[in-house]
Amino acid sequence: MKKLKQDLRIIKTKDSLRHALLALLKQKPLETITIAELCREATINRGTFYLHYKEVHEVFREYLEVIVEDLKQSYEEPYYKTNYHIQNLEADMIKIFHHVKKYKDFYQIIFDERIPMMYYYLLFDTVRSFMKESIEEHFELDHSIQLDYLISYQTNAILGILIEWHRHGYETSIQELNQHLITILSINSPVRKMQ
Amino acid sequence: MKKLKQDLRIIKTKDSLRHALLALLKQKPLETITIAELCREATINRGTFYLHYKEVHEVFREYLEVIVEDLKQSYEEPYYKTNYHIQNLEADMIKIFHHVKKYKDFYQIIFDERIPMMYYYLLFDTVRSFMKESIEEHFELDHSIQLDYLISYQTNAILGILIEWHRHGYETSIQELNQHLITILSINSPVRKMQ
DNA sequence: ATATATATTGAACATGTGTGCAATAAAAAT
DNA sequence: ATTTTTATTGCACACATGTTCAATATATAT
Repeated sequence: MKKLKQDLRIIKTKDSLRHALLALLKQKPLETITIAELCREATINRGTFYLHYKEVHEVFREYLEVIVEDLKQSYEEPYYKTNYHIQNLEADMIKIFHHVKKYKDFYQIIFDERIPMMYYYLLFDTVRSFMKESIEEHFELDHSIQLDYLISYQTNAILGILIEWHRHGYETSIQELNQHLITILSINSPVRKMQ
Repeated sequence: MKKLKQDLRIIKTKDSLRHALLALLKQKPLETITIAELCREATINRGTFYLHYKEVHEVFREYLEVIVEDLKQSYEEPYYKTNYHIQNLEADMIKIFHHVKKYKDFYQIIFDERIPMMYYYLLFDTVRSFMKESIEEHFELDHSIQLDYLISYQTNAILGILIEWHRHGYETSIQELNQHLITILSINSPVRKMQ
């Protein structure tokens, strides 16, 4: 009676749309791709599109969620933790840099000024969850609104580096980026206030 | 021979469109307002719209630029500068909080997830120019890519507070926000590294 | 005041959007 | 293998988009 897994037809439809989108993205920017165009490319009836999505962005978003999953998983690997918080933070951030570099083509789209904030927030929330863990490990603060603001401050600071990286056309190397980060962290040194 | 000022007809058209947009924004979200709808409200021919703009966002953006001008001007007033950089930074940030609070209705739109990044970047670039001045005053660094990253890091950190404020429905008072900021700045204390 | 320049209008056209519905195809359940 | 369920299709409709064009209205320049 109950369906155990998703209908094969739905999976096939979504796969077609995702492949069509990736094909079109090699030719033109995301914002110029219409639903009608995407459906023609995917050989899918336009009405079928509306059964699963409301706009082209949702197809892209679904793919982006897979990509962000890759970032999440890299955080679940155990890694060497030193006594110095700053070194953990550094290691964490370098992971993010590598991730963004790996999927550069996507992040170029995400940071495009025509694109809706939703993707930025998706990245923000993902990084924020890591930052939350990292900060809560090292601070003996109760959950408080105060802490929410601190976490969002630190998270968006890191995304600020990514925005700058984007504006430099991703030409800054990860080593160099890492050097900048060390300098910034040593200026705004949180180490000295650790528990 | 040369036109000294803009044609009155153009000014009238743009005024009508701006007023129509503000009227419609009281009824429905920006993303749902179509060009046709806006032109009907403004009693402007749709073709005329395309002579000046390409999308509804450009009308909103033009108005937002006026609002951001208000923020810029507040930075040109002379204000009390102490020897402590942290206090200058605080004063600067409180100005931003007041500005955002004053134009809350607009910033609610700007931080909406459906809205394109362009407005976020407009705010980012404005705050960044103040941050650049503030940081360059206190650091003896040459212009360098390193500095670009530092400035974007600090700027976006502040915008992180605004994002968190937005998510709390702008219910946190400015005093409270200021308290959070002091705490954050004292944790990430840049004071001790000042020139 | 008149001539000149140009902004605005209205109409038309192909295409895109969002929705609804009956017919059909294809998967899941028995 | 047959029945049942449901995803997909094709078509239709009203409205939105982006562009072009000649006719008109209204600033600007003299």
